[in-house]
Amino acid sequence: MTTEVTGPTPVGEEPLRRRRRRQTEQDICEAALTLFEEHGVAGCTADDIARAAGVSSRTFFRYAVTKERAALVVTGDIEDAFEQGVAALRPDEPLLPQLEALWVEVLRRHENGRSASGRQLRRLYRLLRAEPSLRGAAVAVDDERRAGFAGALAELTGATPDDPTPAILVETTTAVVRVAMDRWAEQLEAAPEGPEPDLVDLYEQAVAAFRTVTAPGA
Amino acid sequence: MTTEVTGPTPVGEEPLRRRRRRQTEQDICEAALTLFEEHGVAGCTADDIARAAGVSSRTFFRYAVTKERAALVVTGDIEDAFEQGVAALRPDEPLLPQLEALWVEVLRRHENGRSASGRQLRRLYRLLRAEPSLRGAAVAVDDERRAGFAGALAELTGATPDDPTPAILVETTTAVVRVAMDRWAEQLEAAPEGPEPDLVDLYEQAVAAFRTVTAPGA
DNA sequence: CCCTATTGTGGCAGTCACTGCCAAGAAGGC
DNA sequence: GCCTTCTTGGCAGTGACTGCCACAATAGGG
Repeated sequence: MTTEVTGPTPVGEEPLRRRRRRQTEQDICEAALTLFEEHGVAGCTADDIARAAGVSSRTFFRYAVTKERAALVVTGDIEDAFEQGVAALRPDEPLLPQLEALWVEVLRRHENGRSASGRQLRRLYRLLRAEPSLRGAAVAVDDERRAGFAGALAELTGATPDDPTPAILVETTTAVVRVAMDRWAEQLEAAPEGPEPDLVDLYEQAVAAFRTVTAPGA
Repeated sequence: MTTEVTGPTPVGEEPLRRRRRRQTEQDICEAALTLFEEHGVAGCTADDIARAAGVSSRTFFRYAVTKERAALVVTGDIEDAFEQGVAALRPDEPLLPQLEALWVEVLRRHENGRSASGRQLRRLYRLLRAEPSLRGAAVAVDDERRAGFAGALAELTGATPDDPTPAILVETTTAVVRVAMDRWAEQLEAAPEGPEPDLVDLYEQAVAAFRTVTAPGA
């Protein structure tokens, strides 16, 4: 687990600095989520968030490309996980089911309300419903990532550059995920105390609807 | 103030004012596209665009919610057309093919290189490839519109509010469109003088790929 | 332990996107 | 003509974000 001490790699990042970096990133994200919840995105300044996170305003903007993006760290983690999974797909078996299974795995890993990332994910998606500027930022980073996924998938399958298939696979599977997450957020808000809606369930319902809609018959 | 003195319709827009409004909207959009092409989004200020469009900076921001959005008028037209089409769907026949046909119609209407909107669409999509901030804005407004489409579709079909089907239909069909438009932009850039890539063709190829990928067998 | 290259940080000044407010002109209804 | 309703421009202000620079903390040697 630890002791990667003797790296044959020339390497870039070192343990201590890296750890601190992750820590302040988390601090900033937490502060952003909290202040956004309390005062709304427009109701607090980047300075406020920086102060709450214990860093200078200048440093804040080194971590967060944008005030809004400060709260989007979690989605980055999820997309990292997905990207890693994409690299491990078997290119000569049907890809759609593999991608769907991958999403189930990724979502399951992050939905857990007891994990730190799971809780952040809830808070974020609750916020996304009320804050168009946040939603806009989320949608924009998501779009950037998808381009990368499609590229990776194209390389993996050896598709010619003008074959739309990899992009179609990425776009449609993530579209289904998006529907599931939206419904999840909706239900989180509708019944904050009620029975916890299950992200993976919702995703599987969305996949079912997708299958129905694309079934040859109707 | 007076109490509803006027007739049955409080009414909103009148011919002359409306026309002028459309005109300045177009002027601003044109100016934005031109300056973005010449200097890049970061290379020109909102003031520059306003001046080029012949309006004050203050007025510019009355039309363009955001500097970036000034260039996105065309996509708004397309989405208006789609939304209108959605209202005219037959809810008791399979919706996916209807939506696909609707997109063909909408795209055909706007791809024409000789129409003003067609030319603007080209310029915009060329820009989107090089300007992440523009792309981000485009993706964000697109997302807002999709929520409306899904709502309209849900109402049309009488789906229960927790049925993911309308959202799935909207998200997947627009995902396919997005792939087609991306390829279109890519080809526009790759061969600016070559044979004009046909948006409708590309869309139909994307639909074909979608069908293949979702076919029950593989 | 020290020396040095690298990296992370805060402060400062500046640009610019965007907003609220107000007064003035144009357009529509009478 | 009068009065109401947009629509606009100017002005002042807030705040997001950036480049620059000096300084502190680590990494990685000797």
